Amino acid sequence: MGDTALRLMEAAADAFSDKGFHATTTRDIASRAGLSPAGVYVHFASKEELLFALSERGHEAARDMLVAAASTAVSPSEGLAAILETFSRWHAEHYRVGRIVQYEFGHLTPEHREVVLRLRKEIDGVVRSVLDTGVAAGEFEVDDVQATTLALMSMCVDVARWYTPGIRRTPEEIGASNARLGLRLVGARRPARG
Amino acid sequence: MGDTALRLMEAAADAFSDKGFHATTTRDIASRAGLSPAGVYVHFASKEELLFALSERGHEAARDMLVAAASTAVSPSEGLAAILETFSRWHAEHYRVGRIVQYEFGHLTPEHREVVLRLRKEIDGVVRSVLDTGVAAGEFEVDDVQATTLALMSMCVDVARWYTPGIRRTPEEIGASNARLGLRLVGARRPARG
DNA sequence: GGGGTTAGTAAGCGCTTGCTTAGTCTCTCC
DNA sequence: GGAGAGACTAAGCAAGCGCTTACTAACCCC
Repeated sequence: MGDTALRLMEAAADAFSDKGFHATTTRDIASRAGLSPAGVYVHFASKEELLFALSERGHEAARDMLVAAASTAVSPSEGLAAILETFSRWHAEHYRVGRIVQYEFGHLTPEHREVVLRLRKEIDGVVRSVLDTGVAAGEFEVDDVQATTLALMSMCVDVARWYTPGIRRTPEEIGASNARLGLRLVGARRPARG
Repeated sequence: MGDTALRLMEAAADAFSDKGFHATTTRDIASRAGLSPAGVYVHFASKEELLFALSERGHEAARDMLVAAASTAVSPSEGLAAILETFSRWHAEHYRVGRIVQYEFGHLTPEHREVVLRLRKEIDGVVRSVLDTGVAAGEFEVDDVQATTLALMSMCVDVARWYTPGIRRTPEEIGASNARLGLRLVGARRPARG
């Protein structure tokens, strides 16, 4: 991935999160990246390919962070706290990509949508398996693992919707707060650390 | 509001939630409502006015339901449960309008955005005041009321993002489940009913 | 029964859109 | 030193866009 292609992706991320995929023109993306309108097509076959590149890389980055967070924990409580903290903070820090990923999903081609859905299932699986482990260990008290997973993910993902830089809480504080709230939600018996 | 105008709003709700505001053409809305392309402009001055009508009415309906739910409860726990149940169920039942309201907000004119923001503050206020009351009564244990309000609302609002008819749980079940999870989140000391 | 309002249409205007084409410039490799 | 490849642009095409115009048909009230 060359330098200009990355610049185009940054420009597209700004524009898409600002006005949405469809309201963004290829001319706008090009000029934000300092290129002529035709310059986009040297690096991407279409506007949708640009959206897909953003969406795929965004999901991969989020997944990799979650896997790393989960793997360093020594207990389910610690693992869940790390996951919620990481995922919430990521959605605050990368709220622009987060919005694109969530709100513009429907503008991907069916083939690209499937690729993204596979990544989403991986992310979902990371959260769910920590819950399963915690329930099996008697550390969590959860009636419906699927419903609880969804509620926890909602808390994290929705951060991208309302977060704006300069808000009262920093991304770190949001992460810490959501981790604490999430542990309560699953009825964690022990604190995550200590 | 005449019959044809309501049909146009239904058509626009379908189209906007399907493809997004900008990707929807006025010709599409018109033909879904059984009108010629120009027929839209007899009832609405612009495509954006149609979006605003949908957005305003959606917010008002949600607010009225929440106020009604909160007012019938005799304790903060019961009130919070009713609010979470109602709000979650509404976002499942009206997931199309819910998505439009959340995702297409940025396509409103600045004036219309302000009207909608006022409605959102009212909705936020309903939830927050139940939390405040519950904390003051010693029934809830909440560190940061604003952060907790946001997390609870995320749980409810995000339902519109992932809900599809025919999913495992019905809107009623989603409402009941989210109410239960929400009570845990605020550390409710007593059950909501009984 | 005729003036005025309301709901609707056929046709199309002016503009913007995503993307293509044909060509220039620069760098590399032998 | 020239052939070839890659990055980029100026110009523009075909299609589609939101919305307007000029008009007709139906209805209401006095």
